[in-house]
Amino acid sequence: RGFDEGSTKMDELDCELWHACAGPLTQLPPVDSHVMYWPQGHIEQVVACTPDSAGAADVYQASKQFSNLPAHLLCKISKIELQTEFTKEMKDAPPPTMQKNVRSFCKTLTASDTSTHGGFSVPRRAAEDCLPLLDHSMNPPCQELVAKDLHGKEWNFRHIYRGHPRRHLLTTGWSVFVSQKRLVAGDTVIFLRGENGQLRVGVRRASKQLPQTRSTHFSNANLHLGVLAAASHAATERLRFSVIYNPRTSPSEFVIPYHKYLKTKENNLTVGSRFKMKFESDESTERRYSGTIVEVSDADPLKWPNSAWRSMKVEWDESASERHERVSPWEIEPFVPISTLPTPSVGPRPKRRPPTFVTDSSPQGTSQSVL
Amino acid sequence: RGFDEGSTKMDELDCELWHACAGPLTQLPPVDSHVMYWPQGHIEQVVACTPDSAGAADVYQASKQFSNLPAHLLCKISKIELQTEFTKEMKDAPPPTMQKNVRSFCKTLTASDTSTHGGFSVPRRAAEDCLPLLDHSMNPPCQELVAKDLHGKEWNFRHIYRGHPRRHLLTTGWSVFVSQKRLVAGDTVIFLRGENGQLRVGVRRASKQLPQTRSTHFSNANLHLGVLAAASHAATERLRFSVIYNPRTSPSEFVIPYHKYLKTKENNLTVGSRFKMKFESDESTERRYSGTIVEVSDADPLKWPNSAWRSMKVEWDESASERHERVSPWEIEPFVPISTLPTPSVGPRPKRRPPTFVTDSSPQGTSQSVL
DNA sequence: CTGTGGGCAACGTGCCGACAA
DNA sequence: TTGTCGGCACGTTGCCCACAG
Repeated sequence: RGFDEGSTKMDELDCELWHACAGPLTQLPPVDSHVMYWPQGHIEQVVACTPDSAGAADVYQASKQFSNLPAHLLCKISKIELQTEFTKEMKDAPPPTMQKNVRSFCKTLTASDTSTHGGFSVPRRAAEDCLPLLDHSMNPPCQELVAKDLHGKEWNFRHIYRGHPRRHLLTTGWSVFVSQKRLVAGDTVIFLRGENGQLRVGVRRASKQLPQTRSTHFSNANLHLGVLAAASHAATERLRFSVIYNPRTSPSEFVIPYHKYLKTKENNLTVGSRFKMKFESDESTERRYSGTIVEVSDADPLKWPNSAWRSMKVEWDESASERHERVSPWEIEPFVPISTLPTPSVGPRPKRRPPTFVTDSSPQGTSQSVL
Repeated sequence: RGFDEGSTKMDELDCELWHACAGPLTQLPPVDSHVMYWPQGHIEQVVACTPDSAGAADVYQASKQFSNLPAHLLCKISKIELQTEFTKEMKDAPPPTMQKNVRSFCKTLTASDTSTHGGFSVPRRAAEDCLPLLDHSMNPPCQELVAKDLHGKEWNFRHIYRGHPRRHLLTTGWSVFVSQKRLVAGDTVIFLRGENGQLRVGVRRASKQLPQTRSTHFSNANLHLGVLAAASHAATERLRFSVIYNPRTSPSEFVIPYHKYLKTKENNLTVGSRFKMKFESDESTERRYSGTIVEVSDADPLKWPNSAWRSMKVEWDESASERHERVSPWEIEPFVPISTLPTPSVGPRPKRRPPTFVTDSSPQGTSQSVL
């Protein structure tokens, strides 16, 4: 009960939460940096959010009017806004700062956590690191927690430490959270606590499941042409335009840091090359899968000839549904056999990522702020 | 439980149901007839389905590329498909036929109907006219009903005749229908029974409530430009294009029968003229409200100069939220004082209308079927 | 340390008639 | 004729512990 009222500006803790919800693979390009924008990939995202309605022929015909639009646009990021689904108000992303003293934990929900029979079992370390300290003079020790989600909505949880052996539990309030967020076993919950003691809760769903709400209010052609029209106009007029990227429903990123795009040319990946690619794994970590390039060709020779987007057809060593048959060069890394590796290089601290972001990119243009 | 599986072709009974759900004001233009299409109105519908996100400036800038697009396009309807929200498969509308022996009733739900405390009280006439006859040798008489909705999903209801005085009730099965359809007091349920005894159930929500699911996956600019790009391309190339009209969320119809459009010129409505306009009222009926024209001007002088769309600013005799401050000429009728009316002219049998329709209109072009 | 299940009390759901508008 | 209520049975929810992996 109680409405999702007047969400305030996103603070740093919200921003951390956004990144935690987005998962370990999402990294946002900094403001003023240069990126490549791929309309083709943008359309893939749109299709992924839309029922496969008909009218493909219409789209093809009508999209010819934008045949001047190149497969990629070099842009400069003029603004980034972190959004959450189903919120009206946008929230500003604060300028990137060093991570403050934020404590957090993730837990993948078990069958018991999500059943109606009981509450949520908080891992001991997580409770001690991240939740407010209990008054151990009480018997049993317990307290009421209040945590805000990305919509600014507050959730109440009773936190108790009881049983033999002792354990931390969230009881009253947990079940309404599970049912309203429609959580199922396998989904992940995230708790964050800022310096000032404020609590945040977030959710990361297990499967890249279809957005629960596929709208039939707009035709495919409408959405498709909208992407092309916006990009095409921005390209010819060299104007700012804005793009919504949804890290957890988009099949692939379509705004790529320019240096990352350039770097792929050095990698010298050709047919027969072995490669590896990052995927999300449990509990805010990432893992790599390997494969072989079997073909280099256009993903869509008619609409997007000579586009690097998904230009590499690959064969995975272990196949699985989330690994596409075609990848783009910047998604993959050359394979270095473990034996020759100097040390298990983890690379720079993996930054974490979120549910939705909005970018205002200007093709090689100014970097004004909008709104 | 059970999935919304492979919906079959829409039959005539479904089609009746669709019209019943759409309400008394929805009339579809026949295939091959000529209509005026108003992009401006189409965009209004899109806006109504979308969170009011920012980027208005972007939209305005980018829509300049379609400045060749006129405010209205004369089109010929080449196909109509009745859709339901959240269904993948489209269903063909059968050619308009004379109404067969279909029995139906509507009831606006009371607080008791929607509470978890009890079932649904079926009005006596409705039960006797429209539900299968009960075996009155039973004590109490009861039967199991199965009714399909527009998604093809079957709902089971226990129908019983009991109490003192006797009344018809739907008990077991009713509450799951209420909760899954998220019905509240004030919404309307519709039951239909065809000649062959098949039952259908439908729902008409009380308020033109926001589509429960406003998607933030697409930017306003995207949707906006998509409408313009599709219409503009169809207009210049004289090609078929398709349009989704949602009778219960669109602020106004934007596909107007050509003869209706022409007729408004005869009405000679000017500043100071009194008029009346149809609105939906309870239980599948319509009622008229009256008002006075106070101004004739462009609704949006910058983007759509000289457009008849909402060109009349009006003052209503009794104001209410659903009555807009601006109307289009074809929405209103000249006011004839009751005293001078020859007979309370009801006009041709009011046809009934539905939740969503898709039209393929070709600007002055061929009338091929798509799909 | 923590996932699952049994025990059990409190609550909600939903069928019934009574009554009155 | 039908909307709302009190009564009441039964199923579900949710807090507790024990136990075992």
